[in-house]
Amino acid sequence: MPEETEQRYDPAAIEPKWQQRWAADPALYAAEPASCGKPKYYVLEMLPYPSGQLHMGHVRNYSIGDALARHMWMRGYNVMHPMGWDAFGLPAENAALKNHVPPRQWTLANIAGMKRQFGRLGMGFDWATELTTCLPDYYRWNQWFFLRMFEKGLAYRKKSKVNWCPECATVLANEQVVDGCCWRHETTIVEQRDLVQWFLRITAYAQELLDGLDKLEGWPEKVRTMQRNWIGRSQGTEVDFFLEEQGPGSRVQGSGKTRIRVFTTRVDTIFGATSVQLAPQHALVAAFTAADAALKAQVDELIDQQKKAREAGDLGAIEKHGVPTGRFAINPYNGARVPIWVANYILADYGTGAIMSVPGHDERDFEFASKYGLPIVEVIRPVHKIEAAQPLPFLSEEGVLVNSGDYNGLTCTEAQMKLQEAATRGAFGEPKITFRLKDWGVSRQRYWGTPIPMVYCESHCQGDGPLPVPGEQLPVLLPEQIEITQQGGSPLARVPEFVNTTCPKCGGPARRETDTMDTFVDSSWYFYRYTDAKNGNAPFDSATAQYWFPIDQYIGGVEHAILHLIYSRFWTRVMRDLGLIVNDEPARRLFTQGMVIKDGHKMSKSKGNVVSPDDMVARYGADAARTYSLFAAPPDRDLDWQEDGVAGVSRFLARVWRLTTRYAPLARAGRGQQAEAPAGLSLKLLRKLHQTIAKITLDFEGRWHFNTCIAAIMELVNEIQAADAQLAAGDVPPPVVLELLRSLVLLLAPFAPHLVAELWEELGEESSVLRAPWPASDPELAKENELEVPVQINGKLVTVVRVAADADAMTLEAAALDDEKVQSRIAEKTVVRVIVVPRKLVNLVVK
RNA sequence: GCGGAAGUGGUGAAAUGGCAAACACACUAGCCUUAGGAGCUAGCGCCCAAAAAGCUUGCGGGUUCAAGUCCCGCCUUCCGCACCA
Repeated sequence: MPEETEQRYDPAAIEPKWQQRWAADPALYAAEPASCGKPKYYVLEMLPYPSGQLHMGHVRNYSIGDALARHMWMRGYNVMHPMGWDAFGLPAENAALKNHVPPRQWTLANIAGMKRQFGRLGMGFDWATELTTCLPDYYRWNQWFFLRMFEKGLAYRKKSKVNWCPECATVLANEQVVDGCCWRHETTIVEQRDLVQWFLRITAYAQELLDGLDKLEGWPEKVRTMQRNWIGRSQGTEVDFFLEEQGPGSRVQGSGKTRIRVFTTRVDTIFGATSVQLAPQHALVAAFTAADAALKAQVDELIDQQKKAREAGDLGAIEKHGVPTGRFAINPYNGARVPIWVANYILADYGTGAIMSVPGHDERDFEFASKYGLPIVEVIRPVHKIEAAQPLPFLSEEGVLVNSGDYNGLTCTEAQMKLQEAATRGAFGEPKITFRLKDWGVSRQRYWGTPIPMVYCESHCQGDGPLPVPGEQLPVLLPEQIEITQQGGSPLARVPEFVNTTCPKCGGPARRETDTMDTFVDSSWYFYRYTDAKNGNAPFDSATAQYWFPIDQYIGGVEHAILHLIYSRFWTRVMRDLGLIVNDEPARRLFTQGMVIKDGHKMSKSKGNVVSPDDMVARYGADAARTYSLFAAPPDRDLDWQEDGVAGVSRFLARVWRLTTRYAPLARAGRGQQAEAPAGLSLKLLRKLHQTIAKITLDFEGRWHFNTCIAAIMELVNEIQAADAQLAAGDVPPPVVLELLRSLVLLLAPFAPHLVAELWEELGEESSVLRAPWPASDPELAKENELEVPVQINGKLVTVVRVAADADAMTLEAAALDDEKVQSRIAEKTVVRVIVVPRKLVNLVVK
């Protein structure tokens, strides 16, 4: 019944008004101290990199988290919902290079802009604990942690092959190399270089990080699997082959002084080894080639092939080449003499860099042996085909040994154990577990990062290696005035005031470490800092962290499934072993939201399909943009951004606004009035309401299908709309109208906070909607008294019958058999069986 | 090759083993109007002129009274890992 005076829903007026009010009330989104007595709930979305612009992926991520936080506030929890900035990193330097703006200035300006955007979206963050990783009061604790790790031997230096991106002019972690290219420059091939680097000993926690995954039931299976693969545990045996002495008469088992240690997961096949294969970079190969120029040339070629394949990222596709060294190795189990080859598909940095080649029972070895005419020996047969030879290679571990001396007839598993025992006894091998996970290289030859707090004495203590900066000298400040150039190497090395210092031990001249830390360091522990963000004496207070941790719900993109999340799990364990915290894992539950897609592609500048959150807010309002981002798909799936859909949600919100403002006076009149037992239309509306409350409450408890939650609210609103005329005529008593509208607003509160605040006030409420209890569903009111129950004949739908909701099986069966359509279909047939599921269905099996 | 996820109308999607397509978009028709990116009503999977009937959840089998859902085999797409010994 549109009145002539009726106005229109105007988010552009409503939203800024409430944003101002919220900004003026710092307690609104603030966490309370542990003493508040409420159960705690820590909901965290991954902190953004301050690129300058929020994108739709952010809107989605933070809409999910904000909805959850608001819901938990209304459920009476003490909610922590913080926000910060992952503010170190390369883009700031690139911007400096391009626009001649200092990285700090560029970064802080971006933060200010994005913070404004967050405000315009109405996100409920507690800005009092905001942290910015590029500021000294944060990064000093990176340095502090680094020193603790150095003390414990968890931070160390080693020369190593590193990935070098010519575009970034810096070293990349293995994790930052994607298909042989830089993760930021997807077409730039990464080169290999030798540099002395700082490493964090994450491998010391490899087994624990792996075992911990089994207990992380609140994490997506996909993420757990990806981490398992990344850690890459492999259980096997190391065995020493003996290098045959040069010269005649020296083929004596065990006589060798030189041992070639190989790693194998299939020691049971060792009697089938017909060669030993070394990585081209294996130390022994260098010894062989030293005196053999021809061999050296061949090996260099193999090295080159491997390097090229590695750079191209398709090591898996390398064509197998090998060269014989002319040397022989002795199998310690049977004294067999096998040739030693060098092959381009053997990697120096996995296992021992050497393998035994068993062409009978390994596909790669088979391919290699076939190509070079090496013997292929069968040593395993399937149990049930013990008599007959198999086509080789036979790969299964379900078999028994043949041609294996004393071990013949054993199953593979038995043989593995016995062979391991023999190796240990004979001191030529042992059981061994290998991991694919490598130590974390944290050195970066960049400016915009945390300075590594180490110095190198150039006088008396020169021989002592790197020396830690004393704790009281922290932070080692990043110099502000610096020219960013594209030259390689560390920019800090060109700042004498930074580099030149005094030795903490002898007071003589010394040089500072000029590398900075990987930005993944910043994000490995930031969520602890939120609990005590202003602490100047420690990274955080342990008791406070113990109250808040683990994080109850962590939310972010699946692109962080490996790097950020495995480093965070590592850092948490280090902090635990330092006695700072008691939890093993940072987050109890992890949620990975899907990507935002448009026109079939991820939004990106290069595809030209970017939708700006600012535009959406300007056109439809923040509530519509946020609600759409939750309505268009379940949050874990990819979301297809369709602007018509945003417009649709906006119309829905307008409808809510119209209905609520239209009947708010009526509702307010119902305040304090005694409600009669509802009947007729009132009962119908209240029933729908309580069904909706039940559905949404349940979804917030784990399933998180906010799309169907919002759809359920739409159904409720449609039903109220359908009663418009009766409402206008006063057919529904004011207390019922009050309950309907009040609950409707509460249900919508996690999704459309501005509209809800406006309507909440319209309904005469004075405190924040966040302090109002979440509505409870009354099961009596939610109950239907009549149901339509489908009737099937032989599993095919024939009709529906209308019965009382509590009709028992007999009543339901009778009603079904009584139906005309059913009657005509079962005439002249025999009902063999009747399946009755009360409330659900009747199925007649007839012949 | 290994591992994970997905495949349903014109579109986004919904469905504790129990009426497939809720909710929304788009579209069609009607109404209304202070003409707005408005509002209200109705229709809208396929087949058919229409109704009735029939058909329909990537393909092929199976379990079950009953399968989009469970099991087996395949196809396709996306994601992660990969000569890892």
